[in-house]
Amino acid sequence: MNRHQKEKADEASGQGRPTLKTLAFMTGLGVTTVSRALKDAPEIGAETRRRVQLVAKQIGYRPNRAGVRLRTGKTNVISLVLNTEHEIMSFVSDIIYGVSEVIADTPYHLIVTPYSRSQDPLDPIRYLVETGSADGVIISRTQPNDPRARYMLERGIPFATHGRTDMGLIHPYHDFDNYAFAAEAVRHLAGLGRRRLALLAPPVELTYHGHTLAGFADALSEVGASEIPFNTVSIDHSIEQIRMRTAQLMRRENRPDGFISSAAAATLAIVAGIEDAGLKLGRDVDVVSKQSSELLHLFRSELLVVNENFRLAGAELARSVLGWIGGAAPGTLQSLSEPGEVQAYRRPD
Amino acid sequence: MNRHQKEKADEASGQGRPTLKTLAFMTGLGVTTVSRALKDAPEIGAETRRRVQLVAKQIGYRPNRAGVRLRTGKTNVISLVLNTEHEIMSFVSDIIYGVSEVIADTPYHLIVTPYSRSQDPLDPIRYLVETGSADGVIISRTQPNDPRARYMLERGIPFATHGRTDMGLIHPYHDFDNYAFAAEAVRHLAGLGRRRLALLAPPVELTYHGHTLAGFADALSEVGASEIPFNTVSIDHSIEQIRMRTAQLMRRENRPDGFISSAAAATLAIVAGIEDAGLKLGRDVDVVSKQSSELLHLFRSELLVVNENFRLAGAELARSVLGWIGGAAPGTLQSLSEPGEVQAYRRPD
DNA sequence: GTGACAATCTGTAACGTTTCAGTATATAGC
DNA sequence: GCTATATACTGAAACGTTACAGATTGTCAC
Repeated sequence: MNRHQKEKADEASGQGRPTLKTLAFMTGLGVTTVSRALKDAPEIGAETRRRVQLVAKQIGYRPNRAGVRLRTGKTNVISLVLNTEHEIMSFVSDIIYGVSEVIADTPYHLIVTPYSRSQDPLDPIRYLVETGSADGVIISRTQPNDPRARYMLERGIPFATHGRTDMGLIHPYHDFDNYAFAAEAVRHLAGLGRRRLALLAPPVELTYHGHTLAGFADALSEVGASEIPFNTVSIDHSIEQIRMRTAQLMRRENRPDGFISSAAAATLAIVAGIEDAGLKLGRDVDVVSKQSSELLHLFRSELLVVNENFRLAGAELARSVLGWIGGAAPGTLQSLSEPGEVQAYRRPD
Repeated sequence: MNRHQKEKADEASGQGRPTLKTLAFMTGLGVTTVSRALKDAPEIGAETRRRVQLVAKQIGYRPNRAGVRLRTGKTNVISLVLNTEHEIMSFVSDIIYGVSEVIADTPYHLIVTPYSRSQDPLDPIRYLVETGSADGVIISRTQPNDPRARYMLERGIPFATHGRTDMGLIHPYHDFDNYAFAAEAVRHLAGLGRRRLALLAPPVELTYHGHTLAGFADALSEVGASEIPFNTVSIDHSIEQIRMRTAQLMRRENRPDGFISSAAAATLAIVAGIEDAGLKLGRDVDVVSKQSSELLHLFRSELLVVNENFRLAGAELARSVLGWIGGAAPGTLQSLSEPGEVQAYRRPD
């Protein structure tokens, strides 16, 4: 053993975390060979490859993320960009779990990048892209003309949007079919004899506001029902605001006999408003609401619900981003989730 | 300009992301000087320091995380370790926002590390520590004798727990005073004339199960009320299970006239169970519940609530971990959040 | 004028990885 | 027995940062 090799041995036998150098010393190979053997490069002999991989597994070698990232630029990070004011609560936890599920057996980590009201929504995206902090990005609260999607497309960074855009640009997305939801809800209410329907919609700036309104309008004319305008509030407004506006609306002459609500928390407010006005759910008015956890039926058994699965959305979004990173065509990474039927409460046996 | 400098210039003027080399070229200084100037090292002249910092700000220099991490081992990452089955939904979103709030103007990123039922809770912690993936860790679902806390203490990695341990070891934590919560709830119910109280507790393995039980028991004997055992379910059980057990309990001869619930979602199930048994909230039985968002009063106005602020918890936990990383004594980074009063519903004007 | 010393700045090496440009050995063609 | 070629492996360099050990000034005492 010459002096050079002795030095290597001294260093590599240190009991810190194993590195390629450690493996190289243990196998008697060069670091380059070890590196290539671990990623199944063809120019490494089959036996050597097996041997290296065996030793690596035995001593629990894990590539140093900083080393890889510095050398290759690959971060092995997916960033989930969230609005700290307006995201739906169950959305956050479910989508995180959905994403986690998918990236669990990949080298990816999930980082959460928040932004608040005061900031330009583009800020966190710019930060991520400029600092190269993530290989892929997931955004929500998607707008028809979304500067974030445009920006990331320009920079060529893989992303997926929760909700669609409408800019004539192709990118991965996952969306719930809110057109179908609103249309189904209208039909269901019409089937119950309701003819004057109010819609508590998503905020105007989001794409699915348009989808929801379109489904609502189309089905209204299909069944011959009419709309009672209720557009002074959206599901982004506070519980108190929605409650107050609902109560006001329900005290009018021409009050609705049916409500459609795009979010569960808002539905609580609508019901409170209805009851503030002295009216009764199921008798004076029916309410169809989206929900992401099965709690609304406990709240008022008269409520009619349609489930939206955010965990599934998270998983789909993660798959889309990983797919794009992996080289798949963005156009093939789009999915739409169809709503189930409108569900009335069924008493447990 | 000699050949050496020319090469440097060529490289540094490339329009990629600015590095120390870029700054060194622009200021005419060495990379070492620039590096030290940026961190206000005393051996750099005051004017040079200002000059470097000005240029850095102008061109938007941001240190490369991989470079720093590789060289120093510092990741600038805080990891939030979450159970994907049993975490309370609002807990996840609020705690994330609380943490985000605190780390917003630091170089820290937040990564979410999930684990599921099938895994040993120690697994994700071991992964984080062995791979050196985070400078600090936040865990929840803390147990009296918590192997995760013990493990991290042994390895010397800064962490904070949501909830306390009881191992005679000192570490940062943030906790809600569940002893006080349960005791206050009992007193309030006693004040309403309720004398046979049932408690829906946290799962036995968690530390705050003990705190809650102790507060419950102490206040029971203080006010001379008695316990109706209800320990076949915990707040970790499914909505259906809790509902069924509650209904069973309420159909017994010696049924409770008061409930205390440690979680809002479970309270929905309790109320459903009460009503399944044909009884009425506020008349036959009163329920005091913790909640983390102000929704229970919309659900049933007769409910009595105590608020627990998870966003605050997230912020406190983040402050604790950062404090420990920053060298503060772990014993000084512990905090307990006192519950507010039990609140009855007040009709909005 | 010399030496000592502080003040300010600099080059080199290293963290762990991958890529580039090889080198050494064996096999085959003729 | 010679070159050509494929196979299996290797060292050096680089990614951006910081720590270490100098190097270059200027100032001051004597």
